[in-house]
This record gives sequence, C-alpha cells and structure tokens, in this order.
Amino acid sequence: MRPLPHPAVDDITLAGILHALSDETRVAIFAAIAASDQSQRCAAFAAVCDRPVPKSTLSQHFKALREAGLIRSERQGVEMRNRSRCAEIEGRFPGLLPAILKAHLAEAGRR
Amino acid sequence: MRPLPHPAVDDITLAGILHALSDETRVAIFAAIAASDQSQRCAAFAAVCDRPVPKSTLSQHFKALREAGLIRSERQGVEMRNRSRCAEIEGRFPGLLPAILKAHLAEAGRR
DNA sequence: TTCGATAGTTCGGGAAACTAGAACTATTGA
DNA sequence: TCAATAGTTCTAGTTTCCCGAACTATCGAA
Repeated sequence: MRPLPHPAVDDITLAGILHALSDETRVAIFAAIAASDQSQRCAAFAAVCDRPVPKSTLSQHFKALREAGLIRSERQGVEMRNRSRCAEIEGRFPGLLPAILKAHLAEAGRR
Repeated sequence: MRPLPHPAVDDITLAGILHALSDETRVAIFAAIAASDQSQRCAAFAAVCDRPVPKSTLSQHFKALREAGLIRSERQGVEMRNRSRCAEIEGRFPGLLPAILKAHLAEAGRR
C-alpha cells in the first residue's frame, strides 16, 4: 500500500480545518488525538460521542481529518497510527487549534 | 414580518459555529461584519470573494450565520441590518472567534 | 504456503444539504 | 395604488454524507 496522501502545511486551509472539525464525532476524535502524546489507532474511537460509529464511517472521518491536514496517518503493521499535526499548523494559524480545542473541552464539560 | 429566530447564547454550539464559518463566502461576510462597528445590510456583500453571489444564495448564507448564532439580524425599513454577536460568544467560547478571524486575515493576506 | 484474524478502505445507493433561477413577500416613497 | 428595493421561499439539479457489504493489506500461526 502506497503512503497515504497528506497536504503540505502551506496547502492547509482555514475552511478545510473548520469543515473537518464542524462534525461532533470528528472534533471528538481530533481532540483525543491532539491530547495524546502517542499515536492512536483508528479503531480506538469506535465508540466516541455516545453512539457507536460504524467502521466505514470512521474511516471516512479519518480521511477527512487527514485531507484537512489535521492528522498524519501511517500504517504500522496491521494497524494505522494517527497523530495530530498541531505543531505544524500552529506555525501557519497561530492559536487557532488551541482555541478550538479549548472550546470543545468547555462544551464537553457542560454535558 | 415576525422577528427572525436567533438562538440563545447557551444554545450556540461549537459545531454550529465551525460549520457556518467553514465556507469561504460566509467567513468573508462574517469577518466584514465583525470588523465593522455599524450593522451591515445583506446586499452589501453581493460581491465578496471574487465571484458575485446570487441573492438567494446570499440570503441562505445569512440564514446560516444567523442560525449558528454568529450574527443578529433585524429589519430596519426595507432592508435588514446585521451585526456580529462576537461579544456574546466571547463569554461562551473565549478566544474562539478572535482566533478564527485572525486566521482568516492571515489567509486572506497571502492571496 | 496457505489460512484466519485483524484493521482499514472502497463501493453503492438512499438521505440530507448546497446552489441558484424564478416567483413571492414586506416595506417605503412617489 | 403603484413601482422600486431588499430579502425570503420554492424548486430542481448537483453534490456531499452515512453506513452496510465487499474488498485489500498485514501479521501470526499451522
């Protein structure tokens, strides 16, 4: 399997980021990945956000996050390891992701 | 005409905000409204973002911004005056809108 | 090697959302 | 009452989204 396509930092757009994170499930997944030091496998998020997410849908969500430039995925054996690209994006849109993640936590905390 | 529906501050969601601003045209409109002290009429934005936007589409964009809680619209005579709800949202999601607007400016500045 | 199990991806179709022209409504001024 | 202005709603064509089913890739036995 050829390496998955990831946009260069300069090709990451604000609209792309906001669209990718405008979905409850995806922002929850991204927040979990961003909060972790280690990379995470996709299947670890099958039960985020109350209801269980079918794995085809989950795969699409990861694809959306990847194409928006929010995460970097690479196959490692039988599974896929994902980690956030927060540091890279911070250089391009300083303060953006921290603000969104903070808002997500604030909202999650109210529920 | 009955007053347009606006969500209460507590009903504004992060997903709603990100979705509304994940569109080039809408974020440009919102940035202009947020940057202005006075309220703005809808038709003032018919030519944002290179290509001209049909007025039915423009109306839908304003509806999207309104329902997300980002702007407050009220009829004033024959036209509709729109102003941002940044201050209200700042209380709910501190730093979120400033970060998005800053990113928008940064991106617009590169083009 | 071949088989089985695990982890994701791709395909296909029904549902929901977006775009924009045409028709409609509300308000004001002549 | 009429015309003009400013938005909204209707509608159809297009696109996107969701998720079950089928497919692909990798590893670890037997």
